[in-house]
Amino acid sequence: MASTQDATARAQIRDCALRLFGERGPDAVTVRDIAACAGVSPGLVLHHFGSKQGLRDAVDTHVETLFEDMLAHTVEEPDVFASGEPQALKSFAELLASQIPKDSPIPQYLRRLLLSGDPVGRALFRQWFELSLTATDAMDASGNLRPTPDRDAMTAFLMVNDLAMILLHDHIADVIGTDPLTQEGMQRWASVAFDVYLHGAFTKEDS
Amino acid sequence: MASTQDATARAQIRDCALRLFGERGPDAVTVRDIAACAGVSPGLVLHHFGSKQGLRDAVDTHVETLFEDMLAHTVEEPDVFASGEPQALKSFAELLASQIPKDSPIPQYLRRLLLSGDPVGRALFRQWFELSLTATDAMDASGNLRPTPDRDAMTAFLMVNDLAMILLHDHIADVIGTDPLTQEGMQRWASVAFDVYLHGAFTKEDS
DNA sequence: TTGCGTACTGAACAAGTGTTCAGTACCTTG
DNA sequence: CAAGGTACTGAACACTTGTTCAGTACGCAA
Repeated sequence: MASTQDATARAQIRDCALRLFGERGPDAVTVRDIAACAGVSPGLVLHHFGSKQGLRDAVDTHVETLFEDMLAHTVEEPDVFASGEPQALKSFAELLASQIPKDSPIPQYLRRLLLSGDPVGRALFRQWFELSLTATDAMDASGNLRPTPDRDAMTAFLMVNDLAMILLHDHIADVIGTDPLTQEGMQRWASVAFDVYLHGAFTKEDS
Repeated sequence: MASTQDATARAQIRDCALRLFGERGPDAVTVRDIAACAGVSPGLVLHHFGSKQGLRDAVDTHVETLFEDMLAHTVEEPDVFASGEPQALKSFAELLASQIPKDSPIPQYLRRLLLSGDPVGRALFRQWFELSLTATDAMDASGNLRPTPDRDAMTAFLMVNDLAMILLHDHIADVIGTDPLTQEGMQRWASVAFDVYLHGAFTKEDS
């Protein structure tokens, strides 16, 4: 029932857990569910990961590693992050949309991670924020960022807006008709976002 | 351990369930947990709500009612929503911050609702979107909205940004130092948001 | 071959789960 | 007072849960 790249039973169990945890939440998924999904016995799950908590931790660190690789792969392209181009700031969402298949369980798991109060999620958010700060500073240095009195809040604002699209993409698809995590939906969403970030959303006749 | 306004045991159970469900997620909360929190026996929980699922449904509809009241109370003030003032669009967050105490379990429960794929959450999101559309149209009619080729996406963008602040407020507090759901944090956040929506975030020398 | 370690199974166990129900207390209506 | 309904208790039940463990199969070194 599961087939990604790593065909070992251990990896299959981990991937199944990742998907099921993302779909239903870890508490609503039993060890037997995961074993059935991976096509192994319940005992093997505990054999490889020690306990259900051990499996949860393994999935967490696996997701962390995935993101680290993704970010490292992006940062090493100097044109994207260090250039200070405005595009740099919306690259989290575009990164996700471009680097993962559309039926990937990663976005759903990311949701749980960020919204469960989990320390792993907090660490991830902070790490992304630090990265966003460097992007903001680069934009500022190259003159592409409009001066702001509150650099931190501005950075957080832009980053959270970006993140929100990922977290709420299915609700957005519900009401505007296209999923912003797909290729075409991303273009539509980025077009609006870029427009607002360049010209604002309100008219400024008063004040 | 619980004391809001309704002192009946039934209401206490419902409020405890609301808080615990929000904190840990419904699957991680047992009927005995709720009973202990409300200071009653486990049997009484089932006596009042039939089953745990019945309690979950009751909490859902209770939250729905709370939001309906909140929105109705706001919409009936003609100056806020119908006027087309720019302030109207960020009023969800301000509404939440102003109308609920800062230790309220509502924001956390709202998170679960919106991110669990629950149909109740979907309905709530759509309902808010419809309301946002009327606000957008009002702003457009009064000339306060910059013309946009994609009204739906623009509305969703502004609304999702607003919602994101609520969903991620504790992470935001983590990195910028103030919780945007508090009085002072709200001012700081709104200041940035309003600035971006009025003047943009990027400079527009090129393109 | 023998031995050993690892992957793996599936039955079993103890704890925890939602739920049931007989029974108690209390208030209201006749 | 009696009668009945409602709020409420807590022990018990059936089931699911995570976890354990004896046992099997297989590959590899001696």
